Amino acid sequence: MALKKGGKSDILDVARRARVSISTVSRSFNHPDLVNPATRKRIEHAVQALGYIRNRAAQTIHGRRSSTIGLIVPTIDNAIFAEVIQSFSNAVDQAGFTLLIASHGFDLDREYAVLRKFLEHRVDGVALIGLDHSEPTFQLLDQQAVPVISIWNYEADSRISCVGAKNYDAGRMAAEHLLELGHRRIALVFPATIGNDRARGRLEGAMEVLHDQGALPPEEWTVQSPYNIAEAKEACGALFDSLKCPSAVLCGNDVIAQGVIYALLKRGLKVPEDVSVMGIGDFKGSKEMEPALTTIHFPANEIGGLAGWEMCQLIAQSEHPNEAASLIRTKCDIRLSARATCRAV
Amino acid sequence: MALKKGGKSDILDVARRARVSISTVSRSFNHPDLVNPATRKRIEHAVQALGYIRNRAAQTIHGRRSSTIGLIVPTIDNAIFAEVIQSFSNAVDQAGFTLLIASHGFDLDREYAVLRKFLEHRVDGVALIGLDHSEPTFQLLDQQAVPVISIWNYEADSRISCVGAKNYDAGRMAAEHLLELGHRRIALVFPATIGNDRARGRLEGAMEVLHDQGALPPEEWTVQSPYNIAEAKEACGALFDSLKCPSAVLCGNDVIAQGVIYALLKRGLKVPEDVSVMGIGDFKGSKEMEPALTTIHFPANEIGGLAGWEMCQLIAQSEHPNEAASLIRTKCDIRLSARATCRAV
DNA sequence: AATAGTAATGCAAACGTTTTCATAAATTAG
DNA sequence: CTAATTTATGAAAACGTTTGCATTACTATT
Repeated sequence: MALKKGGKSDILDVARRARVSISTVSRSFNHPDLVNPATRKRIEHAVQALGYIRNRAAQTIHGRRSSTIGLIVPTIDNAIFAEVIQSFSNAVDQAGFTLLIASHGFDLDREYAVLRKFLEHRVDGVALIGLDHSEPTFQLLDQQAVPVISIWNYEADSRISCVGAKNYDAGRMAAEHLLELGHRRIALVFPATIGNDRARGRLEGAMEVLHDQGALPPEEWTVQSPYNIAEAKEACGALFDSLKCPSAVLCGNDVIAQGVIYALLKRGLKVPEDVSVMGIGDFKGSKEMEPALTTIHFPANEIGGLAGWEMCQLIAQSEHPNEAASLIRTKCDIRLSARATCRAV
Repeated sequence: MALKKGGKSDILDVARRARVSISTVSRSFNHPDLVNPATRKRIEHAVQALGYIRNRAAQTIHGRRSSTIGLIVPTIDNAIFAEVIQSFSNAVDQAGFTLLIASHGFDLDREYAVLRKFLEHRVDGVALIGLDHSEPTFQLLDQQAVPVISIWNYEADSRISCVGAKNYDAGRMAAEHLLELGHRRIALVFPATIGNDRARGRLEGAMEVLHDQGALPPEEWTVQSPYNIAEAKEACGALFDSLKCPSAVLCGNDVIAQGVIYALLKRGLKVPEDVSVMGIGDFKGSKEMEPALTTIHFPANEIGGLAGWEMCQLIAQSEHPNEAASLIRTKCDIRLSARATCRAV
């Protein structure tokens, strides 16, 4: 075989075998129209025979783009992020980019470290979840002038481009729905809100409505739980063991809602007859639950896909440094999906 | 500020500012012990002031490793892969690697294309799901001599290193459990098996047991459904509408089981009183379901973490090309988790 | 037939690092 | 006090590409 051991052939090997200069080989990859079809064929042959694979690192060095995009998420192993990662990945894949991914476990210092690592790899752009980031993160982004987009949250005055929805509104909508159904004894199950503006926004929205309507829950009715069925199921147990049980539970997201429902089922309580449960997010599968989960619909796939697309726009736009780089902000609509887990009282 | 616009400073800028040569700067990063502490401090200062970030691409070019690992999965947006991706990511992160990720949507030709792309980026290693890959994929892997590991499936005679479990055994265990409980009218809901050796192994194992015990289901009791609650719920509907309804359903994985359970609930049938449902996989949350899902436990986190760790081993080992690169094969144990969705009849 | 234009190719510099080798200065040993 | 060693640094050659410029050989226009 003509293959070098280790398959490490470079552009020079190809050039030699095709009896042309390396310039011509390079051109035949990057500007095929500039090289004679016959020559091109010879080169292709040589590439085949040698098992040659271009070295992106060398291109990157030369000043070309790296064709990579970095995505930093709190966690991959979570229904909601999995969906958004998938659609983001699809979008940037289609544009020829390769995705670098890392999770920080809701730790903003680790987020900063990951960002640095990505920048060392010279990613062409960076996508983050939410708008809550450490000051060093923002500064680094700014100073390196790397195209960046925030996914999941929309703020009209965000420091960076964003595509997402107003979590505050989601919280309001959820609370309002429960109130409209006549509930007054409403419990809240939410994750920790530090470094998590999605959860914070939702909680604030809900609290505000509840406060305005004089239905603010007592301390023991606001319980904290991570985005995780097992812990949610465990955490909210006490809620239903006391005599005075809430008539409805508003959950930080659908995963928590699922946990709460299981906790109720376990105690022999029926949803929605005994207790109504409201989620936020409308994850894959929430619609199919029996009874189907009442929740606030977030178009996760749309958000992820849009984010990917706009990331590519931002990168393309950053090619022309003359034009002032403008922020892109896209607000996605959310809506109430009133289904079967909440009933009027 | 001393920052160049665009934050694009290179090692030469740092060297100038610290009044040393670039060699010294480079050394102070890679072999700090070789440079005078005072000088090192000066360099660090310069780095700070300039906002300098090392260029990995340049290192890679030089022949160093890229410190990246490529992970190729069928889909990210799936409970089971999300879990394994997370633990794999954690493991390689810890070793200082950056993760490139891509999904191929169960299309082995796309898998090949993604692999090529990763190789262009000169990943130090590649991880794939399962052992079912196209011939070109295997050849490319072989020819490029890139460290590779397969996740999720174990075969004693696999072509590449692997860490996972025997899906065939899982299928057998599941079928045997159902048979032991006295079920004879067993339906099967599985995904398409082409290019998916995990599903194929499970199905074969189950079928074999069923065949041996003379409990092979009729054609209409083996339904096909992707790994997806909505479609599973939809797909198995007909199963329960006819008069002669199966007494148990064996599902290709827990997500499908969830869909099947919802389909039953929707029809007013109770699990496990009317129909028993068996999953495979034991995903996060399966234990918390009400009733808790009977399933075959796969240690997803262990598999992912182990795979990440062994990937790093393989990479380290590939540094010494003298020693013949040996395959690593690790078999993880699976076990029956008999819970509440299956009852004896 | 002379000129201008076009198509195809090669040469060599550049990209940002790492590392080998050489050198200078400082330290230790004899 | 000289020789040998160690410590700290720099010069320059790689690494594998891309691309501006130069060159050659055609083709089309006058």
